Amino acid sequence: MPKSRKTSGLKKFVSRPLMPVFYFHFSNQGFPVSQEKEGQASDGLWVGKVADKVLEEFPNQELYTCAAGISPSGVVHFGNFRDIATSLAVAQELRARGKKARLLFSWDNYDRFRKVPVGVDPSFARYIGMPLTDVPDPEGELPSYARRFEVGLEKSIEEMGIDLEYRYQTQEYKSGRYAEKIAFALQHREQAADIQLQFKTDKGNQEKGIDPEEYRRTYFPITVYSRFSGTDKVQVLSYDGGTKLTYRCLVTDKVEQIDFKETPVVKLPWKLDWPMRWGEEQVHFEPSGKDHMTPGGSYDVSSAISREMFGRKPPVPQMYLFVGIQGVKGDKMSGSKGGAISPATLLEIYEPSLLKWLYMRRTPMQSFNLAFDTEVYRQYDEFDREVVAYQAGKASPAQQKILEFSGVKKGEGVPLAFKQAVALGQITQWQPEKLRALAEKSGIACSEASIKARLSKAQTWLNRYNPEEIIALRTAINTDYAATMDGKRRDQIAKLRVLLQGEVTSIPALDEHLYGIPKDPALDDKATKVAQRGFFKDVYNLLIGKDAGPRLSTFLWALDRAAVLTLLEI
RNA sequence: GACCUCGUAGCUCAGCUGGUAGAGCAUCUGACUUUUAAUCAGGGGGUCGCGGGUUCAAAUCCCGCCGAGGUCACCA
Repeated sequence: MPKSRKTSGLKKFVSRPLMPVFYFHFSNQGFPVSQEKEGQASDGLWVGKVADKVLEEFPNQELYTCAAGISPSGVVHFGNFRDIATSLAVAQELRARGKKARLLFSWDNYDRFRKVPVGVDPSFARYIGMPLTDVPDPEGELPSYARRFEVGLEKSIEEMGIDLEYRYQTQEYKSGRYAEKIAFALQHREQAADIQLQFKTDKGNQEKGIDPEEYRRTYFPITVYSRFSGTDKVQVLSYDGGTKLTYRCLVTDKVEQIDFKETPVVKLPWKLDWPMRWGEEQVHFEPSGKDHMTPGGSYDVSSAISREMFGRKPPVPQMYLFVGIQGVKGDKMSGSKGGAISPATLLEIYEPSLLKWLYMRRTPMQSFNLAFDTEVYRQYDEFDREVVAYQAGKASPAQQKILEFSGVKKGEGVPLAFKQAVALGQITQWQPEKLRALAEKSGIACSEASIKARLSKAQTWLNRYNPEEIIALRTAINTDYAATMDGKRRDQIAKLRVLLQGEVTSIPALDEHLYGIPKDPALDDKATKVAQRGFFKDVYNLLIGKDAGPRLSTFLWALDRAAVLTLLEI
């Protein structure tokens, strides 16, 4: 998998003769490394290999930092969440190996507001160029635009029980924490320019009209937010070699000198900001989307800057592909587009552990689809099968690991199948107690917790995204269908009415009677089956206008008896 | 222009450093005195995108091509 990753120089650090020492050291601490290694190989999970790599690049750290970060420029969508999920898996793996690991999450909210997303008042265009934390909340409630979108994700993260250590970049920058690093970058601005030039193509330079000499002379590796306009539309005029610089605000044409140690309106651009923070936070692992990981992209540039300027090895990277979505019309993935699907939206349909499981079970290099259509049945079913195997102690090591990373615990019992939650939820008016009673009556074994958890998700799934799947009792007798029925079949319906008018003691008893109605001594087994099938089809058509439906005994037992009897009056 | 991922059963995908093609769902058959959006057992189904190469041996490694999706070369 880590095929053609650029490892220029990196390999040299991890000299082979060190390996035995490495092993010895660990076994001294009571970690049977060699055995554990074999174990990892057998479970074959991507996360084990990544952790191997992290431990190889950064052996013997007190604390391992797995990072993730998102710029709150709009709704944080389900694609962004892969950043967190991937880092989470690696942190968990490191912990499983007895290491201390933290999951650091940076809100890049000191980034500039770049464009107004669909769904936000177009007049917000006047804030373009300002830091996201200085743009007001479109809904006028929260302190800032950034906060609006941070809150949504943070709530979902909490719901999923993920323990993140948050960093808010505006706060960090304003605290002056980075002032020295900014000065350092400015002092080495030619070097920063050179490194970036290495990654630019001649053709690109020609097209953009970049002259390397000119670029090197005028490049300042900073963004300044003008104190006059609040935006980054600024030209840096001079730098004193310390912490003072002079800039011209291009909006107001005013010029001033500031000491950015006292007036923190200066930010490093992404390709310096990123490696600077790797050092500041001692990051050992950070995944990123392919936009960063493409050769010559920001990871390459940032790595070079990290090594050559800041003198630190870059963290182990892991590229991930984007997540797809199906079953929802006009799919809009990008956070800067309207109608973006956030983890919060997903959590209305997926339970937290299932969602985490979907993100972590496959290698990040593989794209997968989230679904709002009947595909979720399959996902829930597959998940449940593994959970059941896990509860029984029969899950494979790989399955077990991912389930545990996802937060599944032993002794939670068998979950209610999502399909059943949808079917039975409808006939119990989505009431957990009613469903539990129904499940008990008809012999469905499932945990009470799962009923509670899944019923509301099933309801949302059905009503909001799959209304065509709704089973609704007809409001009037299906005379059209009844007209197609012969006397014998009508007779069966009449028998059913009699049955339902009497006392129904239990679902299995009702079941037996139902199968008994179409039985005829003159028919052999095969023919009986056909007759029974036909009978059920008739009942479904009369009640809900479809050829099939929920298991009939359960269905009839739960439905409003009077309404059913009316519909069967043909 | 460069690069990345993917292409294996009808569908969703496993197949890690090469050793006789796998799972789930779907389908079919059968069983439980019935199977309907709930059970169990069994069966069928693949020239592993195409063409070369390396090898005793290739889904797996190498080269080329085709197809699908995506990223960078502005900014983050």
